[in-house]
Amino acid sequence: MDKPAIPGKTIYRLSIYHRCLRKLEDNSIETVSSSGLAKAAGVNPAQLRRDLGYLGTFGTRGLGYPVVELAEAIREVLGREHLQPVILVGVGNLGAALLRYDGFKKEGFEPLAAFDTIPEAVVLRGINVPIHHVDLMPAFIQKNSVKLAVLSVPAAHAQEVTNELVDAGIQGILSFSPTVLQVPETVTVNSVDLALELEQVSFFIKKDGKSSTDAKVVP
Amino acid sequence: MDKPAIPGKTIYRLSIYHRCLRKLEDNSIETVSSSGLAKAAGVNPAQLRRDLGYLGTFGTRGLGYPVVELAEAIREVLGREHLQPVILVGVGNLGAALLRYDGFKKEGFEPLAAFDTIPEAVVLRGINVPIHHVDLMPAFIQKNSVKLAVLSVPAAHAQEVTNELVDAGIQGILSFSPTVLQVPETVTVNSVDLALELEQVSFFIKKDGKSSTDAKVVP
DNA sequence: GCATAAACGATATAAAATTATCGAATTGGC
DNA sequence: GCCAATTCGATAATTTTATATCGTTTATGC
Repeated sequence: MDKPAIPGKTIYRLSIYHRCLRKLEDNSIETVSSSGLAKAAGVNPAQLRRDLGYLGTFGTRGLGYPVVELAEAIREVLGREHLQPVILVGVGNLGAALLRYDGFKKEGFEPLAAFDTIPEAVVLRGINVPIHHVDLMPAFIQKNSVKLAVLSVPAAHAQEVTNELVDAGIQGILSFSPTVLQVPETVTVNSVDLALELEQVSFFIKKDGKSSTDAKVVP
Repeated sequence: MDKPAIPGKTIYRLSIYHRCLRKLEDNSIETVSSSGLAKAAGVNPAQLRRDLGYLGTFGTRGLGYPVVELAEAIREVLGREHLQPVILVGVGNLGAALLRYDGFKKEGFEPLAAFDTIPEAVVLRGINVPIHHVDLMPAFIQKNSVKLAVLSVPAAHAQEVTNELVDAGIQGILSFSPTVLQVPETVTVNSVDLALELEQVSFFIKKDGKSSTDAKVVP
């Protein structure tokens, strides 16, 4: 019963490796070395080997890793073979763009439905996902056993909607609201705060510029 | 010359603290304890105190931290007083939504201009940012000394556009392309991969479900 | 004023994550 | 078949990050 216990950060990187591997597959490359894949993924080769070590023993010394086999192994661990159905809540600017975003579809996520307080106001251009009123959300979640939700409502309502989602049985939320959501620890929240991400980049630029308080920073 | 050297992760959390502090300001709360602020920010109180320690000595024992003063100190360190101008490249679904996204504006970022290969195809509904052809981008960057760019072009062109940005003098990129960008180390890249973030949440759900290979995972 | 409770700040501890190193295994050329 | 070059996998060392503990300081009530 003592499996390796994969660190969360490794899970994250496995997703990245998987992306890179698929690109190699497309180019009909059969094997790849740890240094080659590491460079493509932007990580240290030793770290890559360690990460892959959690999956078992795949590499061949002197040669590298078999691309197809490794990609499948990662898919298996990430559970991509049987993907979760997902709903989206809050079809404003960002929400509508996310519904249209083909990156989700490419990775096998396709929203079952979307919800909004004013569903009739949503411009349907290019969206073929049904948009319902949020009042119908809890019933929908339960009926379809949805566990995964994308949250793109205004920050002021984020916590409130989150509570509804959790009560209805949602177990994972990808939130775009610039707020820290309070949830029971059985629920996973991943928060993408766009302005904050931009602020981070902005910060690391000024190092060289004429900054007044140039605090030293380690990456 | 040996200032504290603030860790990158601390910088990130400082942004979060700042958000929470502003909310307290709005509610006219004058002081906050480390445990109170930590809870709001979703971190450990000890960690918060350590993070704030990098800013100097602000707290008063027995009382807590002065909200306004602390918020200002963070703004100072984050360099929010003199924000970078920013451009956006790739006005597709996501790019257009980002142009409209008021979260950026709220944090003081407002794109100077946007660029696309087919600027005339962009629907301007609600956007009052000038949209130019990418061919004009390098000149614009140099003329306006832009250092910061948001990248929302298709993955296939991301690296190519990145090269142009870097050559033109961009020093920080917030990328939404699901690709690892190769840049010189003088350039900061922050990559937000939407599908990958969703995949992460999805992974952590299945723990309890009937997963075939339920690998143990530590957060 | 003094005692008590609250809460910071510093130090110490622990945990986690990254990177370096090195031996062993395998391939491929000759 | 042997040798050289390659590269994995494991271990060790390092660095980073997070948490716990504790003394000290400050405010507040009596």
